Amino acid sequence: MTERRSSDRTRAAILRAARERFAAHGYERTTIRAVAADAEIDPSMVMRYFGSKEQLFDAALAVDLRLPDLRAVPAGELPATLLRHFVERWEGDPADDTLLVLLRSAVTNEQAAARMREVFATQVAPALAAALGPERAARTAGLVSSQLLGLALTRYLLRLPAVTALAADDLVAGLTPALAVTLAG
Amino acid sequence: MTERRSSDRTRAAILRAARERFAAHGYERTTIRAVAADAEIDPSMVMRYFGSKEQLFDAALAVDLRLPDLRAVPAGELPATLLRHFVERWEGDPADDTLLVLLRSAVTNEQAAARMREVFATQVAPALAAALGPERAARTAGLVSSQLLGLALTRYLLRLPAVTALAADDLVAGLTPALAVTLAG
DNA sequence: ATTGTTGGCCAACGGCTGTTGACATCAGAG
DNA sequence: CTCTGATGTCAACAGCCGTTGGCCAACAAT
Repeated sequence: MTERRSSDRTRAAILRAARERFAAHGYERTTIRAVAADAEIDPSMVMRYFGSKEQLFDAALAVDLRLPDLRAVPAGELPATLLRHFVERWEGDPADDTLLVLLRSAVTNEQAAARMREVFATQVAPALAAALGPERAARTAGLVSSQLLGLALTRYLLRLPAVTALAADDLVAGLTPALAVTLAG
Repeated sequence: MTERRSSDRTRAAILRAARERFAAHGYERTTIRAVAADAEIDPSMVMRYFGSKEQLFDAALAVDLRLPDLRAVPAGELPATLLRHFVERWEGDPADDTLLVLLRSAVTNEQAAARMREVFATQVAPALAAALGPERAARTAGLVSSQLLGLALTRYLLRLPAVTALAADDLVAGLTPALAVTLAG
């Protein structure tokens, strides 16, 4: 079953190169030619493996937030836990830039924006509903996402000095009270 | 001195059309040809008036947040005042899309990102420093911007249903406590 | 030995882009 | 009337883009 060695390897190489480019420059500015060059193959190979630039993009948009089961954490620990997980997810593995791909692209690309809403609906909203109960979660999830995505925007995309200047721990500590108030309703 | 009538009018028409396009589609996806068509002139006129696409973009990025003098508002009213001004500035005049241009472009365009940092440094940071004092403002300004830009991101760019579903008043009320805690330090 | 499949390269097409320069029009100054 | 400068049009250039189709080498199966 694992006979097709070369095929899998180049497919993975293309996807890795594509993620890097999409993460760094967004959808429009990454070219098939550049991705192919990074992966050290011919541009037409990208077409063969993924069909089109759009489908390659779609493959690069696969995101798993890896949210823990929030019912397991005590209510008082919820805000800090969320923030720590969020920052860890963004800064933990510098080679993993799937989150960057999604957020950067979603701002100018409707396809990515739709995927973002989907991630919210299938991962964020359910996780919060499990912790807060469905009625409060519906209203709170939006406010929480707003605060967390604001952090990602200013720190990892815009790189506002006032936000990048803070150490990760300091940032978590600084935002925890605000998130706590929001979660408390 | 105000002899050059036609020139001023078409220059303004170009800028208005450019702002609409940049706001809706970002830098890369707006073409000089489309802007010219909207302004009902020849593409080469855009070049004559603004020199290049980049310079046209630069002109479209001019932003004034119109922040009020925050020393005039009582400390308890500060968070709600900031939020109301922010939402009003974004939703008040639907024809004014300069904020949308700046934020949408800043995510994929370094030129716009630099402008965003400049707006932060010259408008946001000083206004908060006036209200909070310079020592607390330095640390707080980043956290506040993170929360406010998170709102703009989720509501006006990504259009997350959970955020767009809320009425403006409801949104302000929902986020005021969080902002208050952050501002209190 | 022949056939078919797989993984790959190469060259090209058609389309769109920013940008340029030559030409047209026309009002006002000499 | 003539000249000049501003305002605008037209057509084209050169470059990059996504995408396509044909060709090639290696290798497994017949």
